[in-house]
This record gives sequence, C-alpha cells and structure tokens, in this order.
Amino acid sequence: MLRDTNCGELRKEHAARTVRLAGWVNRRRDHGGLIFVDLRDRSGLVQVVINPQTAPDAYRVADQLRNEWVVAINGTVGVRPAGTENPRLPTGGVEVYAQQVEVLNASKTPPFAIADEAEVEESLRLRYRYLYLRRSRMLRNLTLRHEVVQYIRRFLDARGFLDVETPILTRSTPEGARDYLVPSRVNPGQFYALPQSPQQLKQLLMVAGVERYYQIARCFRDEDLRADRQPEFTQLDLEMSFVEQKDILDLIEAMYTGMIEELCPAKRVVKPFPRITYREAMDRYGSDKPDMRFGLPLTDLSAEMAETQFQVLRQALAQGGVVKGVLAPGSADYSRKQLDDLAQLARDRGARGLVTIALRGGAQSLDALTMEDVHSVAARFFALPQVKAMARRLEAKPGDLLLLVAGPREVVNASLGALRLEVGHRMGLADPSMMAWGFVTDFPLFEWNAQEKRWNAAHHPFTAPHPEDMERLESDPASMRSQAYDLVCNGNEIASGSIRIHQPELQERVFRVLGYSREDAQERFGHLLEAFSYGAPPHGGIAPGIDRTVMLLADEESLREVIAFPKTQNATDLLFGAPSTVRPEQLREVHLRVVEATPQSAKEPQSSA
RNA sequence: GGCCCCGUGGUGUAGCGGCCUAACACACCGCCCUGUCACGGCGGAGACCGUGGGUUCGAAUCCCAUCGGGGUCGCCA
Repeated sequence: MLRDTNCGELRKEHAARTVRLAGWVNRRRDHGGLIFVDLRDRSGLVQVVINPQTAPDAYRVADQLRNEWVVAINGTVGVRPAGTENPRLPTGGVEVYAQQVEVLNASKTPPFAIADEAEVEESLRLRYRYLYLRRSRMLRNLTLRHEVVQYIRRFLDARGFLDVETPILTRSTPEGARDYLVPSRVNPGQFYALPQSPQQLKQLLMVAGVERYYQIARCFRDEDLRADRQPEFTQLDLEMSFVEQKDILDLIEAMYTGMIEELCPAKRVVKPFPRITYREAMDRYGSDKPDMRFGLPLTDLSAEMAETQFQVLRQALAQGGVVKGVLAPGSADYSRKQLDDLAQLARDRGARGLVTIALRGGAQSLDALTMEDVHSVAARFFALPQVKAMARRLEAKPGDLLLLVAGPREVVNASLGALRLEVGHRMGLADPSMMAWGFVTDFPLFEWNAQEKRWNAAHHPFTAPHPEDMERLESDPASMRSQAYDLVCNGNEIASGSIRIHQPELQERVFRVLGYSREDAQERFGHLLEAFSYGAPPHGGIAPGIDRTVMLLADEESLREVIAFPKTQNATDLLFGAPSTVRPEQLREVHLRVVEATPQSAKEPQSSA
C-alpha cells in the first residue's frame, strides 16, 4: 500500500503515531516559512504542516505543490498547539508534521474549484464529472447510495428474498413508455428492447416458485427527462408470492423506517405511514403523490356556495361540478401580481379562473370580521355569513387568503393541488428534516384513452381489480378500483406496485375491457399467459426507485446529484459524447441504414478534448 | 411538440442602448510573509460578452434564428 492511514480518521488518540498518507492537495497555505497543506482523501481532510527548519527536503517539495496534486506524505501525528485547533474539522484537533513529501502526480488547474462548494454550471459538472464527484458532497451522496443499497440487501436477505438477475436484452412491449431498441446482428431486421422494468420477468419468477424475489435493477425508458427522471434509472424490483397488499406495504414500511433510522437518524419520520386511498389523496391534496409535510387540505365548499349569487360558481355547481378552496395563511396582503401568478397557476392546470378572498383589516377574530375587511373582486357576490362560513371551514384567520376554484372535480382538485403546493412552498411550511411518507392505495384500474377511445390499464394490464368492485368490471370500468398502490414521500412518488392477476379467466376479462382480442393478448403477452396456465401462485410486488430514495435522503433537488454519471435533459452524456454516430460498417453489420438524419445527428461525433 | 429561465476572463457573478478601452470576487502567475485553515499583503496576466443574422449613427445590452444547459406541461402502462 502507498499509505497506511486515511486522512479523515486522525484524532488526538493517534498523537505521536508515524503515518503515511496519500491524497489530493485540497488547499495550500504558504506562510513564507511554514506551509500548511490540507490533504484530502475519500475519508476527509487533515492538515499537514511542513516546517523548513525540521524538514527541509519536504519543504522544497511542498513549495511546488498546487491544488489537486496527488501526494504521499510521511509524517508524525501531533496534537495541535493550544489555540490553533479547528472545531469545524473532524480532524481539527490534530495535524501531521511532514517528514517527507512525495509528488505522485501533478495536476492541471481544474476547470472549477473542487474545494469550494460553489455552484458550477450543469454542463461543466457533467463534462468533468470525475472532478465534480471529487467534491465531498458528491462522495457523501455516492456513499449514502451505497449504504442504502447495502441496507436493502441485508434487510431482504434476512427475510428470505433471492436476488435474481434478469435480462437486459429483452423484448419490446407494446404498452407503456417508449423502448430503447438494440438491433440484432444475427437476426436481421429484429430488435431487442432494454427493459422498462423487469415486470413480466418477476411475475415469471413467481410462477417458477421463487416466492420472494428482489433485484437492484437498471430500467430504461426513452421518455423526456425531468429533475426526478433519468432515461436509465435504478429500481428495487421486488415480488412476493402468497401475499396480500397489506403484507407488501408492511414490508416496505419496515424497510424504509429501518433504513432511515440507521442511515439518516436526523430525519423525522411519522410511523406508521398513513395509508390513504387514491380518492382521499385527490380530494384532500389534489394529487396522487401528496406532500403531507403540511396541512392546508383542499376543502369542499359546494354546500356553502349552494345559494351563491356568483354566476361562475353557480354555473359550475349546476353542471355537476364542485367549489373547493384552499387556505393561504398570512397572504391577505398579496399584491395584484402575486394573485395573478396564483391564478395563472390554476389556469395552467385547467381551471377557468381563481377566486381570491383576502381577509384583511384589524379584526381580532373571524367573528369580528366585517365586509370592509373582505377584499375580493367578487366581494359583492358574497354575504358576510358566507365568507365566514367558508373561512371557518378552511380554518382561516384574519390576515389569511382564501383561494377558490370551481368546475369539474378533477380540474378543481388538480388546480387547487398545485396552488396548495405553491402556498406551502412560499410560506416555507415544510419542515426540511421531515420525511412525510405514506401509501396511496386503491388506484383506478382503468383510465380512459380519449384519443383512441378505449380503456387503458392505469398501472399495467396485470394489476388485480379491487375484490369489492369485481362485478362492475364490464359494466362500469370507470368506477373500478385496483389493488395498485404507491409509496409517496414529500410529494414524490417513490414506489409503485400492485397485487397481480394470477387466474387466466380474470386476466382475459381485463384484456377484453382493454379491447384486446384473444389474438391481441396472445400476440402481446402470450408467453406470460401461457406461464400463468401452469399454476401461477397469487402474487404481488412493488418497485421503489433507488435514485429518488437517495435523492430525498441526501436532500438533493435533482436525481443527477445521486447518480455517478447522469445524462442531460436531452438524454446525452456530455463526458463520453453519447449518443454518437457510428461507422457505416457497424450499421451494415446490424442491417440498419439511417434514412433520416437531422443536421444535428448528421454531424461528426464531437472529439473529446 | 409547447411554455419559461440561463449562456460575459478558468469559475461564480455585475453590467441590460453611448459613461465598457467590460467591473468585482475566487482561481491562475510572480514577489513577500513561521500558526494558518475561505490565511494575509503587493504586483501581473487573462473575456470583445455561446454562435449566426438583423435593427441602430452606435449593441454584451434590442429583435430573429440557432446551439448548449436547466425547469416545466404533454409524455413517463
């Protein structure tokens, strides 16, 4: 070994020990005589002191050092002189007195500072990913990710789960996200697809009798990116036989609570995780992935507005819609501009408009409120008792702002849900140390595809219907609930899963609703259906996103910060220059010809500097 | 596919029609400095403002296009 001690581990009890360290020069402070070098390795930093009097050879080398040079240092650990300790450094009580400094490798001046945690443009971070990863925050994130995966493996291993690998080269499926395709050289004109998830494979493993399967599985989806979406991402894919929904939710809840207690004890978690239905989530939070770190529930005010003179609301109610409201605490003094922004947010989600009612003035309580205090463009349509009734339902106080939206239930929920998040964000209502986990259950089984005028599977076509709804399967698909569930945290979808259909007869009924003929089903899922005809056990599973889990635990806003080599929003890799054009002979070999190239893709692959 | 934001020395920003012969901080280079830890002091080099076109007497500043990065809607069974 070129070293015998890690920089970050040194403490006072190591005093007088002779050590050999190796790492990067994080910073160098040259006092003309004494030189201080902060030496950095993965474990952390330690201050090295080079004294020209006691170590003249070391001093001559240290005089040349620059940031990010790689050096090895022989020296002695010493307790720092009184008054020179650095309490901000874990190793701040000690320093290393260098006897010998050896340059293992010099470094060019890096394109951005490693030691500073200053923001750097995303494209630079990605172009020089290996340098960005040197930053302590990124090494911390990579470490946390490792610990999460290790925790999961230990947890599931202890409960009898088998880690089984499934193919990366698989078959394109007609439903779901766009596939990444891989041409076959030995089968001209045919393509593999990279898995969007190992969904069908894990069900086959249940038929195979594996009973408890898991895999830390890479998944690929050729869809547009977001801060929380990468084209390749990692799921904990998991499936169990002979279980009910509750068994899976209990298991996942135990895994996540244990993981957080062990890895991130500073995080606050409410146990048990609330389990709410999709209907409740939509009605109360206007989202199927509610942020439950704060309250501000959407509240149905249809009853209060039943007799309203306000045509807009009246009309919405008459057409079978609802009037709902959400509270914006302490926002009664919002400017016209601020209110307009909120209204725009509502309109973006399909609302016709937003009614704002500001409760201003010096009233000490709602009872003391007068119409003088009620500021709203629609104030003349409201009687004071109506305003007070609404305010009471929303638990508003003087100084608060009421936000009302009227229309079809779905639109009202969506727009008020967005407003609720915006208000919570503006008011800083979410405790940053809080992780508000919860399960959302009873998702709809089907959703209407207006374009193709048919039903789609809301989750996937193998999701089991809710047992109580079974007799309505054909007669009223819209009302069908499923045994599908999500794990959510702080407004993010973290996991999704379901109990699966294991009887061929039920599967065929579902396929018929989806509009698949027997031949369609055979063509699309024949291999799975055949497998199910050989004694498939009742089974179900779930697939938590590893990247999103780590992102939340690491307090990061983007998945890119917890993935070693992420892609840009255009799904490109700035470090390798992928995707790229390939040589004509490579294309010929896989029987492909590019017939339509945009100017961009026609360009020569960029040579990496 | 739509909408929005950003693009100025190596990095991060300021400048937003003439005061810009482009400013500041950090980094870089040189000299000085024996207790600093975002060390300090003095001096220096370094950008023609992503790219292309246009408007204007005059453009980093306005307009259009384009490229790159980001956010978001659609999309992600």
